Amino acid sequence: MPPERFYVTTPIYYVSGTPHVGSVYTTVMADVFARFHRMLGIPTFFLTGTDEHGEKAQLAAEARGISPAALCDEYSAVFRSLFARYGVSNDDFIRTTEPRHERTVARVLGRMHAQGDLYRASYEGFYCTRCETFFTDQAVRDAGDACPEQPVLHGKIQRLSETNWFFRTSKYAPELARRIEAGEMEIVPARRRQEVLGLLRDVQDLCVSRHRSRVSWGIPLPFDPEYVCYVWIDALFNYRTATGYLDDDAARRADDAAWWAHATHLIGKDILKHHTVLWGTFLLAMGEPLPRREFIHGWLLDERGLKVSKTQLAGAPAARTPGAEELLAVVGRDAARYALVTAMRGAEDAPFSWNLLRERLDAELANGFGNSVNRVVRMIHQSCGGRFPGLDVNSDVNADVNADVNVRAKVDAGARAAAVREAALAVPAAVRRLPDILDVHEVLGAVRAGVQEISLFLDEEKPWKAAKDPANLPRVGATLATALEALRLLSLGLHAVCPEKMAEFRAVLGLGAEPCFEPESRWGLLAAGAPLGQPPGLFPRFDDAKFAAAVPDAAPGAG
RNA sequence: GGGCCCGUAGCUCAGUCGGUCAGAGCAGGGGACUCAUAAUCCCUUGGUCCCUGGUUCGAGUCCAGGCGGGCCUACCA
Repeated sequence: MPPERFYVTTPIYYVSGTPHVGSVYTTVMADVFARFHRMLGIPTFFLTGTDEHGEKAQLAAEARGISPAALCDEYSAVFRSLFARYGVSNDDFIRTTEPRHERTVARVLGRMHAQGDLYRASYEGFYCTRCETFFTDQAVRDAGDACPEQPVLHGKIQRLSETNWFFRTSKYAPELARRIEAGEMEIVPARRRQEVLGLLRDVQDLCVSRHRSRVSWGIPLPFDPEYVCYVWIDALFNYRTATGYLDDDAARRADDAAWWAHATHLIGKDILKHHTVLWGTFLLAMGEPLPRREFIHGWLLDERGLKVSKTQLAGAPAARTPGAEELLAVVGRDAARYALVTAMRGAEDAPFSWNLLRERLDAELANGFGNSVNRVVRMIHQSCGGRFPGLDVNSDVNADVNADVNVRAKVDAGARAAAVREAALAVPAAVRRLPDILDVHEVLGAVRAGVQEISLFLDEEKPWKAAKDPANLPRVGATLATALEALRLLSLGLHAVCPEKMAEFRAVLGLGAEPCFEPESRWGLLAAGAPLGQPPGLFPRFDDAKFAAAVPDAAPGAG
């Protein structure tokens, strides 16, 4: 039973610097999940956005002599533009500086305060402005020491004593642990669950404010305007603001509750604690259910994370991490999306280099699916007048198998055709399982296996050879029809990852850009006699010239 | 310092309850084919499953310790 709704979120990204390719990874993964669900006809809401408050944005704005709001407008637009060019189909883009969100957070803070979940306390410690965090006396000895996290970038830390507002994390942690153990919130992959339970055994109350003399770019505490809200309550409740939590309009509130019951958060492993311990206790304090599911992925590793490879391929480009913009410029939108989605398996850290993605894109997209489409469509133009030959002919061929002398060969061919059909149907089957297990690799693995099966089939049937004798044309047509119909089914598995290219392919078949999963997931959709478009060059092989132009400091394929 | 995770062929990774588990893809080598994007198909070379002990009839698989890498975290539970 597919869920009746799907609400998927990415973290909101902090407005500083150029977007990291890891942020694009998370966002593209969320987009792929969203597109699969939409294809299955499941109502889907996909949210991403930017996190805009805090000292860093404030200081960056001061340094440039502009207002924090202007700075946020600028950076937020950078993210929005990049995501758009990656084909990200988010339904909403939230900014924490929007009035709708500031209102939600103020209401949350007000209620927490009224319930006694927030209290004042003072503490003293070493503080790094750039990290916006306090460090222990053990990590740092004197004011004036360098920041232990980023000694060069962040420079010196300072001694600070502050009175602040704290949230009673410890009050709700045991209940949160019970609920996670009961499975109210699913943590994927499952091994992360015990990590979360471990974190919950040792929690501290959380500082949720900063004095406005130091940080003014934030949401004021409604009950103590001398302070602004510090990061996590502000950031995490974005997931509820967008759907209408605590809205004045009852219909909006009902809508929010309906979406929230099916929420899936995508996050990187670095913010696991914030999205489980903090977010979970905030929600419990508000009397709200936990998110349905959290999907935690690892990192894309740069060359520092890679073991130095002893066996660099001769002349191949150096293994440096592609940036978000370079990747798009070199391989194009859909291939870039495919490279990201296939980079990380099992949500485990994975190296991400030009060499690796080049090998994968050439093997799986160019030589695999792309080449298969090209050869089949071309042969239909050459041998069948550019019209879909029809699958019924195929069954005739299989039926008269026993009448022929060359029985074994034809039986084998029939079995091969059946194998092609089965392999093709495995793709929509994997797509149907995706909402349950969020396993894109199962789907893409089925696509690769399908391509392989088609290659074997064509190699066995040799339609290019058979077509030389007109008497063989029915069989040639049946072979090509089987292959093309299989490719159509495989494209359903690729659609969420490479939507533009699959739309091009579908146009060749005379189908609309967006697939309708029912009935398209069934075998035998294409009608005999339907005219086909010209073969599309779906996925060209890795382009050295483009690479050299976009990434001048790494020499590709020289030699 | 503490918690957790990872360490399997040159590269990226599968290995479910301990019993063909020593595998796949890519890369490398040889052959075939020629419809196709120097493509595809067949065959093939590679491994101390990080190390050391232990449990067991039997361990990538479980246990202990160590080494290496990672994430989080802490004014020593």
